[in-house]
Amino acid sequence: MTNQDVTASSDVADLLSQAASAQERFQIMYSVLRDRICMLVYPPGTQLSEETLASEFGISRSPLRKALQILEADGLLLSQQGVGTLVTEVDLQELTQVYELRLELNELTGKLCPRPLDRELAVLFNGLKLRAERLSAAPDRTVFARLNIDFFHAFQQLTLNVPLQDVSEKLFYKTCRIWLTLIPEEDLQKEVAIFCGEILEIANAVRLGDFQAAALIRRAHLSMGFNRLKTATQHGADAKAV
Amino acid sequence: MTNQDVTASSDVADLLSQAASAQERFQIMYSVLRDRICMLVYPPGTQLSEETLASEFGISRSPLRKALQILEADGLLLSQQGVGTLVTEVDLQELTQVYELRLELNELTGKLCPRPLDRELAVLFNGLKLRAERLSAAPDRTVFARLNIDFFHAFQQLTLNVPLQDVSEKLFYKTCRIWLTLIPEEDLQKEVAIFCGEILEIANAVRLGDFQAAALIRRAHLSMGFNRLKTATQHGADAKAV
DNA sequence: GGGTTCTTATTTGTGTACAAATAAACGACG
DNA sequence: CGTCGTTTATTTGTACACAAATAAGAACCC
Repeated sequence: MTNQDVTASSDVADLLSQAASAQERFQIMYSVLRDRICMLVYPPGTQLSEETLASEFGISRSPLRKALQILEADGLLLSQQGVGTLVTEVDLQELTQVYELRLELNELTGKLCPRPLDRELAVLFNGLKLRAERLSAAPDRTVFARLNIDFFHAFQQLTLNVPLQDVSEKLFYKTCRIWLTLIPEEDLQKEVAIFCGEILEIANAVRLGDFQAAALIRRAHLSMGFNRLKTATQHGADAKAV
Repeated sequence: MTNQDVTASSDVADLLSQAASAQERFQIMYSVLRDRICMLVYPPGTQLSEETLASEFGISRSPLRKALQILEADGLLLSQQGVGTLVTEVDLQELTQVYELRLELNELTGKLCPRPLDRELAVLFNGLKLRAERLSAAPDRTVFARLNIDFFHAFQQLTLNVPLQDVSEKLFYKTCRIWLTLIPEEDLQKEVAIFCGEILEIANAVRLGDFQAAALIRRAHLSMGFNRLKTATQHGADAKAV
């Protein structure tokens, strides 16, 4: 069972009861909750009740709290006694710094410990290419967000440097909500088209074995995408101010 | 009260009882434990007892566990049911990847969001320079390790990019134990001399406001230091094999 | 009506008892 | 004597009850 299946599963309690160890149970809860936060099942500002979640998962608050505490350390949640556990807001100014760092890290992904191109990698990116083409034909916010996440994970595979993978993942999940939260409905089709173009370009670079090129393309698109977002929200704020 | 005083304090229970909120109490426990791990008060392989630690801190296991869980996420501890909570071993091969990443991040510290040179920064690095000179005159493992930690934190101040600071800090604490664990006693004086030289060079670059130069020097020394360590342990292993 | 104080409901934090898992010690058996 | 299985001690994991903190609402006063 892949990670995506886990996060997309509706009955988490079943999964947890089948898990062998405490570590596995933690991993499931962590993945599910992080996915729900990033897919805006829990939009920013949502209050999560430990009691409610625990009963949904069929466990007590104790093991659940570990997952919540790590997510708090990740910057996705904020717990306060007497108040509750809240999903953090998406702060564009704060995320600007994260993006600056992600730009550089993405370039490193193409340089540090490159993974040799093998059949598995080719299949992975080919699958993403197909999904991108399908999404392009029928733009959809949720499908877009899911492909964005899966594409990130595929891109990570270009390097074998584990710490780089870990750091990049944390930062990705810190930022990936901006798309679903800040892209206006009328811009969706345009953004989807750009994103799918990026996937095709990068899949092509990967197919040729030029990971450094893939990384540079990725970096360029990240940079441009964030700038579009910035100007778009700026205009939106201006319009609202008027 | 500075962070160092907190970590160096002998009576953690007092500090905890004075802390106002749960978050403060967590921060104290986390800092103290991380410091003990990195200063080899708890050498790699040490088994930490939740019960014992909790009673030392004058609290129950519940709040302590949060600190332990975050340290586990940091890669400094490993908890397993029925076994215990163990301080992770220092694996040179694993840390090679971390170092590769740290090299690049240190260069970024000089490039991203440079902090304007002010009086506070000058005083900070000047203080480190004095400590380096004193250490150089009387080499000592513990003083060396403490200066290494404090110097890292000072270096971090050269950038205002918070995510970069956070990431660098996590990676630093993941690696900083290699010096105390792997440097042979006979090499200590030599290593101290090199390290103090690095501090003087970097403090000088900072004084001139050239943070990028400071970052490049830092990167060079990190790289060379790790290579020395690698060859030294390789020889040590060879000698032992003979 | 406005403001202030008190009450109360709700939520996370903490303490404690017990369950589950592991490993070491022990003993039976071949 | 060694090996396998069992027992037992120890440790973290989990459940649950209660404490502490916060915020919203009620009651009261001015």
